[in-house]
Amino acid sequence: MRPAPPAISIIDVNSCYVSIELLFKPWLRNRACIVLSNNDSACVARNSHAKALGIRMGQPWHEIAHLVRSGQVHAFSSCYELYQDMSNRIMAVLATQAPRIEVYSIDEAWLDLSGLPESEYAAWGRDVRDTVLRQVGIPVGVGIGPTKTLAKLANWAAKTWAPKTGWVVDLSDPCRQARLLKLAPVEEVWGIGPRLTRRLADMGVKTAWELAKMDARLLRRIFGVTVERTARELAGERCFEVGESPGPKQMIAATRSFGRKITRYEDIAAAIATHTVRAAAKLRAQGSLCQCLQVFARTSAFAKQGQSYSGQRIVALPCPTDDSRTLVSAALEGLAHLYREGPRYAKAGIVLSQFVAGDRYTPDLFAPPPRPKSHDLMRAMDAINAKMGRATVRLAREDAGHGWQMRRELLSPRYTTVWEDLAPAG
DNA sequence: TCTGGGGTCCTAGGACCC
DNA sequence: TCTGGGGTCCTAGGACCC
Repeated sequence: MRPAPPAISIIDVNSCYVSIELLFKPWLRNRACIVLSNNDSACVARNSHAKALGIRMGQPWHEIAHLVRSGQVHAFSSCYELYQDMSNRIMAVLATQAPRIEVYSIDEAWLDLSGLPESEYAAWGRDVRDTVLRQVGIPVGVGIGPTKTLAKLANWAAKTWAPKTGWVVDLSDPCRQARLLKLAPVEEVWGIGPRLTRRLADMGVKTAWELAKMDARLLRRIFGVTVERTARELAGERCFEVGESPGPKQMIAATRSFGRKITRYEDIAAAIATHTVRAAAKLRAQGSLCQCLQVFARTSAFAKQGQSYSGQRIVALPCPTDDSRTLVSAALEGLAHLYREGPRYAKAGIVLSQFVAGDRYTPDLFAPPPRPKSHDLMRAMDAINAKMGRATVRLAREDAGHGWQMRRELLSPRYTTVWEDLAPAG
């Protein structure tokens, strides 16, 4: 028997955040529901009923508020703690369904179908969907194809033509590939965003099929290697493999819009201190030390001409560190340089970069000595905060200002991660 | 009035070197 | 008048992703 050609599956959670919220509120399942971004400022997830009402991804709250007030739509503030916990459960189930899994985002994973006969792909997909639904209670969609890009397109088709597809599409067959590629607008292709869509349209390329048929060398010359690979993948040639778990991050950011516009230095400084502490904890969690910190504060991207300001500062750390106190000092030093009196600041944050592995770093003879007991103190802080909740132990700087905290007025209980919020048995 | 946050990869162009 | 060329490294910015 001929070995089956290799196949890849992409599995994603349908309307991820809304599906999770509704798992704990089943009585709302047939109503229009949405989840809002930080500060309750825009819609980031919608179920099919909300889509049917015409609510768009990213639509600002002030355009939707009247639908919520009149009871036509139910809205929830986002609660990433809950979503991440549910995601972990789903990924754990998926990991049992294939020899190799690459977790791609909070709501998506690639699975390597090596070893499975081609004739069983579709049945496998339906079985995975049933298993996740039964064990976690969350609906997923399944796309299968010979390359990542084709699997993604299959997943798009599964959603677009549901419920007819049963949320599963297998695109292994070349005839089905051709049919779908001709139907699919080029902007639905993974890796083709709004800019490329416009530039491709200028060249007369409107469908995935037309992109797949373009000369690869020409694409490389005009658009670069990424678009060339995308086109090759659409034509069935593998350019991206299913990876193992990704390595440590190369940058860690912590940024937030403020709950309202603020102008006082102390308030921005408190926000920056809090963000830096959050990033530092992430840095330690992956065992890295960082050598560069970038801090920024700016007015709204929609501020009028003449009233907008964006300041940023890069601070080099004299020796690699993961100490929250050192990083907060560096961040505030940078903030002092970029702060101007007057602007109504809307957002601020920090980005850590230039990492070295903590266990492989040996301080050189001339480096300033690290803070005494830094390692033990930071670990103790992380341990307490992991057990008692984030920011149980914190730096005084974090409390020195106010008015910048997020708005989350429609927050659901954190059913699975906080004892007090535990869902009642029923 | 009100418009998210956190990532990755690629490329062009400048600095610098021989 | 005419003013090297090629390599490497780094960074800022652009584009994409979810």
